[in-house]
Amino acid sequence: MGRSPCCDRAHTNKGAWTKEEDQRLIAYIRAHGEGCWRSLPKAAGLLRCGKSCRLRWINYLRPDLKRGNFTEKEDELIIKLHGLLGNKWSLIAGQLPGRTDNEIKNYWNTHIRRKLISRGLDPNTHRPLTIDTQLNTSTQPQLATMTTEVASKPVTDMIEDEHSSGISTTEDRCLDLNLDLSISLPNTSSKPSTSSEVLMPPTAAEARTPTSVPPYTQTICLCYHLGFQSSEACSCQANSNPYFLRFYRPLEEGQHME
DNA sequence: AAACAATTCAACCGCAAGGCG
DNA sequence: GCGCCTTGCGGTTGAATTGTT
Repeated sequence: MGRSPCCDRAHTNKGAWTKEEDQRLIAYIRAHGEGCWRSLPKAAGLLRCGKSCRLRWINYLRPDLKRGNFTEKEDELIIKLHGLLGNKWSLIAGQLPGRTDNEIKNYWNTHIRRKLISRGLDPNTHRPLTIDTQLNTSTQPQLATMTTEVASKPVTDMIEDEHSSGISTTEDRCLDLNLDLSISLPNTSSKPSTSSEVLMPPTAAEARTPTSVPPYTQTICLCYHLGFQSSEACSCQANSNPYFLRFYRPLEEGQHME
């Protein structure tokens, strides 16, 4: 019973890759390109399962991988993105050229978690530890906010809020964005929030009666929301409908964030 | 120098999503 | 619509490395 194994375990190697295996894999992908991982091992003469080959290539052998320590900028970007996306490592990696999801996940667990804790923030919720323990709450943060059909307020308002409130630190920003609002209908108020103001989810009545936002899906440009200029980090632009922004695309090779 | 503890990170595992017949 | 297959993702493991006693 149960699922069949992804490969014939009796005839596959496991554990660390040898140099020879690496060379075979690199040579094969250079000649034939990526793809069809299931059949690749046999074709390349490797006693590995396809999954293992894919992982080895993506996380270690790919020529465009950036090696070395994470920079302070990368740290902060990961923190911001994690605050918005949660443990969506592949999405986070998509914003960090040359970094892999596995690398970022490991880095998060070994370095950034501690960094946030030392700042007095809960690494799961990005909220102050003390408040979090009193109010809390879910540990799965903010992706729902970004991908649910309706955000709490128009993106333009949120950006405006951020800029006008003079937020400068990541901690402030995390608080001010009310990142765990999750599923809610538009907040009709355009009153800018301040960093000292406690943002509350809309009441049930408010949630049922959107007044200023049309009832179609609202999609958010993540790059823009993070404060990047659209021409720098992505190609997102507002279309004719002010409530409908295209979702982000990953950075191109050589693009910069600042 | 040796033993032990802590940390790092490559690799594995199981599951879910998506494509296809 | 259904089932099978492949791929990709996130959580976890464990060997290797580094630090401490």
